[in-house]
Amino acid sequence: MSQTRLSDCLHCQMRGESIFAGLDPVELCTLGMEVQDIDCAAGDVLYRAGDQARYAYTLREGAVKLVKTLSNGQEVILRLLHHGDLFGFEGMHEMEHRHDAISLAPGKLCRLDLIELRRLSERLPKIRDAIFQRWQDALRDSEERVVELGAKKAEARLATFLLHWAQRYPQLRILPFPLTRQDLAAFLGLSVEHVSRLMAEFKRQELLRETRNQLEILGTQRLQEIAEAKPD
Amino acid sequence: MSQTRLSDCLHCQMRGESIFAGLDPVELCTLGMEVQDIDCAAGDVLYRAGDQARYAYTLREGAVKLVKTLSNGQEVILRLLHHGDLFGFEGMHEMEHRHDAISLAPGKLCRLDLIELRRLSERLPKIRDAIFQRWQDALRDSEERVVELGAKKAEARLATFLLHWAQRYPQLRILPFPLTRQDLAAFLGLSVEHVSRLMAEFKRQELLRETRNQLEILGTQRLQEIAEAKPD
DNA sequence: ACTCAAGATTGATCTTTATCAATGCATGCC
DNA sequence: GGCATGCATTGATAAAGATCAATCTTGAGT
Repeated sequence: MSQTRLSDCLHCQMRGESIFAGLDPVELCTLGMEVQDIDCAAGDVLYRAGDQARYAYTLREGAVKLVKTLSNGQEVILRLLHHGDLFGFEGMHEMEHRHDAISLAPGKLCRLDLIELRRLSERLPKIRDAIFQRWQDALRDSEERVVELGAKKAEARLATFLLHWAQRYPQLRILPFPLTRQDLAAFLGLSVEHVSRLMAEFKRQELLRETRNQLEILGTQRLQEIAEAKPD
Repeated sequence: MSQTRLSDCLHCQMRGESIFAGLDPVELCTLGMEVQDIDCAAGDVLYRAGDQARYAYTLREGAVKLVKTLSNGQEVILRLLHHGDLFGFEGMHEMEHRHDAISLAPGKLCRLDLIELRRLSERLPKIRDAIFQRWQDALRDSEERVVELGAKKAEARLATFLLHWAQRYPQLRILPFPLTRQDLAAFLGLSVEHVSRLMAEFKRQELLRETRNQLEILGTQRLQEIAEAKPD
């Protein structure tokens, strides 16, 4: 993590999507909360499962994975975070982080002290509600994952995933795509080889195009059909 | 759903584990909230996905499954609820229920009006926090499911599940077990036949015994090993 | 007690996915 | 430019799990 400086929330592009949305500038200035502004590189570890939970983060740029590592070394990616996402906030109610948080690409984050955040959310209902909302979203997401993993086959899971990824960049035709095959496999519950074959097959069918860390979805329609597991 | 009457929260066995734990009797009496006391039979539908969310429920006796039904008719069980569990509370923040809630066994529930519950949780931080806590638990559970489905094989998933089930009845050697093979399959992301074979195999190895709607775990130790996917 | 229906089991086979091994491809470093 | 190194691809084979079809069991209803 290269740089740390104080963040200027007042002029942050991201504020509207953050937990501080809904506060007016005066409220924002009187928060009495220091927000650290952090740069990170691909591969940076923001925290590890079991670490004492000191901070939550808002991702402003880049992508982060939340990973659970099993005793046998196998990894599962529990969430993939994009610009605007808040994470690490399980630490508001538990002593330790539950996952590893690892950056996938050069990015920028805001680091929020959890003690201050707790205090703040007791004082300001708007902030409390905003965090609660994030919690609900995380649960809905996670349930969605259970459905995907429990009921769909590899092809459909990958298609769903790609479409969801694309939805996080509505304005872009060419998407940033910093995931390795290993990451994809850990997210989809598949082997690296299987993911590789599926991606190759999707490319052969011209449903997508891939270049160094970038992805273009060509066949949204068809991918939707595959995601719904409709045969051919 | 056979009976509906007013519930007497004050003398409820369950109160200590409910969202009303921590309120003293005076507070409890001045809640101004009517709690309906409901009996249900196996198979009763408490609500369906898409239904307008009017009530949340606390399960006092019995077992309930929360089910997501896919467009192709396939079902996935998202949560299995036991005595003390609160469910349906996603309706506090969304208009409609996200799942089907279906009773698996004769049981008793408290039905809480969501509008009153919302009002109450704004007024009483203890209740708000208790509900928030349930939300966190649900997320942790769901993440645990993602790990199971994403990383473990059938045998291990079943073993984990059985151990978790047993943990919900710490004082019992012979557990209630109202799940069909179909239910197990829908929870574990497997086919009915596969589940049947695995259960047969576990019985052959004398890890468990099963009688009509009842289950006895004989080999906790060994099941733990299987759950961790340690070979033989 | 007899029958029926629903769920459970079992076996055979097919499909999907993992695993193992070899090779290819790019990128960064010297 | 040349060469390690890590990631990706591809193929061959094995294992896990699904599907299909046939029975078996059991409990509810008569």
